[in-house]
Amino acid sequence: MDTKESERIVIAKPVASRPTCSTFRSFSELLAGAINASPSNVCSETAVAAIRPKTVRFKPMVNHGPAGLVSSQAEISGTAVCNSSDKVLKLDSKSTVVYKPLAKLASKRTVSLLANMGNFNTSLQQPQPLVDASVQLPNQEKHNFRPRLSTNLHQNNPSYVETNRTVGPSKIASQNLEEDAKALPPTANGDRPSYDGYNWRKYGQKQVKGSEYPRSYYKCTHPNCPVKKKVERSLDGQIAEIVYKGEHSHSKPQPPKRNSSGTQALAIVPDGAGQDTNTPLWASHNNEGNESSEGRVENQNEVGLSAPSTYLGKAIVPCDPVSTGAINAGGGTPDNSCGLSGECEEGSRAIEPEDDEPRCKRRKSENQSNEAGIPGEGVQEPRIVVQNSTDTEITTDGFRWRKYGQKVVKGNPYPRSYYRCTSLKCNVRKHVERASDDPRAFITTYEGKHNHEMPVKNTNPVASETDSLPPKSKDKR
DNA sequence: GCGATTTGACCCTTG
DNA sequence: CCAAGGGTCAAATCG
Repeated sequence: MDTKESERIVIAKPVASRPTCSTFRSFSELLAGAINASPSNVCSETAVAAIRPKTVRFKPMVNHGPAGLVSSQAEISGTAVCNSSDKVLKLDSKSTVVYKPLAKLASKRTVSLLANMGNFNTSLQQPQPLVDASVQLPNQEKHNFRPRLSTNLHQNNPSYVETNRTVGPSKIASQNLEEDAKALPPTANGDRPSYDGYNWRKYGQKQVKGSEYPRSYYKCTHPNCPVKKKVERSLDGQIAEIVYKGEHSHSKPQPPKRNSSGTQALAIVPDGAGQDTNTPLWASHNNEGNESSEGRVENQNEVGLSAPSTYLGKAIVPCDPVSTGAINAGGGTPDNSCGLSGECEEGSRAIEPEDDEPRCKRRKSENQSNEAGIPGEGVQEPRIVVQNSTDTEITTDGFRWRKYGQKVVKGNPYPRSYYRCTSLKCNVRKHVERASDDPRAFITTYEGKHNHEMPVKNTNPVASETDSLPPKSKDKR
């Protein structure tokens, strides 16, 4: 993550200037190549968005043609090209909200497009290059491409979206992404499935002190389900962390299979992407079958993972989408993936800084999420590497940790890794594990407080802070 | 008209 | 006890 952040920063700078339509165009065009968006429209919309007040929601009109495009772009950008999206976001810079609508609008079409895109992606990697050039797009696509589409693809797709997020440096992006995600899928059903397979309803968003990005609060839409989750996005726009509270009193809802065609699946992706968590994609994919198991199994576990109210789980979702994909695919071997869970998280983070692996990292940077979680795919590797490489790792939380144990705990198929702060005086420990339900999500539980300063500044302030946060009582409620 | 999202305000917990 | 911050509520808005 850190590295990403650094990268991000770089990227962000460019952002400062508002992207011109041309940029979008290029981007859009690129996309268009795949899709059909009309760049011009996009631009116009973007501009509009900028002008409008934050809260203002775009009206359909805007959305319509252009919107679709725009959204498509945004998403696309997100998906394929992060850049454009990012730029856009940046442009608005503070009017993050504005974009949201776009995203929504776009969503539908986007979805379709994405679906297509997904195909493209798989088939093509082209988009990437484009994106990459400017920014690091989430190579996910690249990753995604991988041969296996079935699960992976699905995942991938989503991941794209998510990845996109990562790309986007600005808060806006994050928000947009979130919203996008929400927007997209949600409307249809009301509840939006997230990568974790549950349906969530956003009931609040707040700017938390430590981070630039807003924290979103979600409740499980299931009737009596007490589970809530907080989602924070990193600078990139990726989900920096997800904290679950409580346990689901129900099994995961089965993802609505979207009709049919693969496209749909893709479509889903976008949606998911947007969202908080990551993506819903899974649903489609899962449905399809391969992974289905995953979802199902996981369901049982329930997001809440740990203790209900008291328990707080933080899941760092490095790369949601990917991870998700991983999940599915990996379902099998969570461990490896990270070794993980904990490691993954950390690892992912750790990795970032290191960036040793070019490919992986890029992917991470791009996809981040991917790597994090998924064991199965190549993506994972990077993480592992990182982690493995060093005895002590600096995690996103900014502290150095030494792994002193790993164990499989009862309710979770994934091993829990135990870490101890390497600072002499510090007795803080933590254990990290993957959420049983959502392998992509890592749950980090801290014990004690650090009696020393953070040895290393996280590249990603946001993430670090949140992560670093000891298990506080945020949970309060 | 319904449902979801946004967002400001309020309440509660923590330091 | 106070202040700060986080979490939740609920009205407004929009699709």
